[in-house]
Amino acid sequence: MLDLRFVTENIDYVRDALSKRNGKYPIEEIAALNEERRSLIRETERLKAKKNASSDEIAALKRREADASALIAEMKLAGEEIKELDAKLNAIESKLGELLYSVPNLPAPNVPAGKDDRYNVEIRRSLTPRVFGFEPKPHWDIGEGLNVLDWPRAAKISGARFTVYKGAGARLERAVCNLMLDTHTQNGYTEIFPPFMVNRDSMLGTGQLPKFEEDMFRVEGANYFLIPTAEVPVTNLHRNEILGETELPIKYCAYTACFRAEAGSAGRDTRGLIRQHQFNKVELVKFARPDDSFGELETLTNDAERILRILEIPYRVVLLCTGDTGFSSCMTYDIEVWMPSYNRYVEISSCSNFGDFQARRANIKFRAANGKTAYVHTLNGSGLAIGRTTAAILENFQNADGGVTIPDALRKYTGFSIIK
RNA sequence: GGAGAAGUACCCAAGAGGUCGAAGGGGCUCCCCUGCUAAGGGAGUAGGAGGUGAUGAAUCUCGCCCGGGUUCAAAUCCCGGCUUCUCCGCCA
Repeated sequence: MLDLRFVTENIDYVRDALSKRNGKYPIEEIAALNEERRSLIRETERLKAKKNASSDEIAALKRREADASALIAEMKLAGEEIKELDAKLNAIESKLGELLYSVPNLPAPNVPAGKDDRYNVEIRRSLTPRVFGFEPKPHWDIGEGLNVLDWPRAAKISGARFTVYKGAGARLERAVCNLMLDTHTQNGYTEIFPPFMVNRDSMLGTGQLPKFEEDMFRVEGANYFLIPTAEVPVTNLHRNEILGETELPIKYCAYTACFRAEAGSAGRDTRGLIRQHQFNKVELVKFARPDDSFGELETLTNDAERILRILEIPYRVVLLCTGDTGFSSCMTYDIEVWMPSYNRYVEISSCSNFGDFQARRANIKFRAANGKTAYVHTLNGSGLAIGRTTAAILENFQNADGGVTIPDALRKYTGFSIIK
C-alpha cells in the first residue's frame, strides 16, 4: 500500500510513476476522498472534544447532586450527530482503503519503462548452455522414462497440474531442497519452517489479497488460505511489530510447499514440473533498513544465483521492466535457468525489493537510534523453486541413453551419482 | 469437538459506570548518598494512529486483545470474534 499522505501531496509524481505500469489507478478519486475524509474528521473531533468536556461537567454536577438534565439532553443530540458522522467517515475510510489496496507499488526510478517482458533488460549470464550430441528430451519424458515422475497417477489421485515423485526422483527433489537450505543457512539466513496455511490478514499483509484472491486456494469452512509462497508466512512473522534497528537486516530462508490456483494460465506449460498447483520452493526473505534495501536486493539475488552456480546450471539474470514488475514490488530481478526443451531461459526465481509497500500493509516498523519509528523495507526471492531446479537438472544433465548424471555438489545429498 | 477461566503498558498487577488523561510493584534510564560493590533515597518511564499547524511548539481525537452495541458518559455492562490456559474427548 502506498502512503496516503505521499500520494495526495505528490500526485503528479505518483500519476507519472504509475503510468509506466499497465492498468489505470484511481489516484484522483483517492485525493478527493481524502479531502472529504479530513473535513469529516475535523467536524467529528470538534464534537467529540465538546462531548468530553460536557461529560466531565455532568460528572461534576452529579457529584454535587445538582441537576444535569439539560446538559444530558444536549449531549444526547450531540451523540447522535457524532454517530452519524462517524458512520459516514467509516464508509469513506473503507472505500479509501479499498482504493489504496488496489494501487500497485511505484517502480524504482532505475527500472526500465516498458509494457511487457520484451522490455526486460538482461543483466548478466553464467555458463554457456551445453551443446548436445543427441536430441535432448524434455524433463517429463526423461522423468517418465526413468520411472521417477508419474503424472498419470498424480492425475488419478489429485488431478491436472500435480506430480508424483518416485524413488530417485523423490530423493532428488529432497536433495535439492536440502542443498538450498544448507547453502543459505551457512550464508547467514535463519531457517524458518512455517505453517502452510495462513489467515486472511497475512494474505493482505503481503499483498496477495484482496486483488488476487482467485489465484489462491482457500480452505472451505475455515478462514485459511494455502500459501502461494513462503513469502506470506515468513514476512508476516513480524506483522505488527517494531524491530530494533540493530537487528536489521533480518535474513530468513524457508522451505514450503506452495499452492497456486493458476487461474488464467490454462494451456500454458501443461506438461512437466514448470506450472503446478502444488510445488516446492525455498524462499529468501529480508527485512532491511530503508537506505540499505537496494543493496540488499543485489546480495539477495546473488545468494539465490549461488545455488545455480553450485549446481553448474546455465542461467541469466533479468531486470524486469515497469510493466512486468509484480504488484507489490518496486524492483525485481528474475533469475532464468536454461531449459534445453524450451530452448530458452525459464524463470526459476524472482527477487524483489518491496520498499515499504508490504511493511505499511503489514505494519512492520523499526525503531531508529533517535527513537523514531519508520517502516522497514521487505525483500524476498526464490532461492530457488525446487521443482523447476529438478527439471533443469534432469534436462541439462541428461545423457544419450536417457539417464541423468547428478551434479557433483548434489551427490552427498542424493547418495547416488546417476539415475539410470 | 465439549466445558470452564482469562486477555490492562517491557513484565507482574489493581480496577465492578463519571474523581482512570489507568493505582502499586518489578525492570529500565537519570540523579543523590556512601571509599568501591550491595543496600538506601529521589525523579522519569504508553507506545502507536490520526486531525489543526510548517514534517517545529502547541493542541485536540482515538487507543485497557479485536469488532459491534447499550448509555449523556464504558477498562468497567451486553453481543460476536480472536488468542492463551485448565479439564474432558479425539488424534500423529
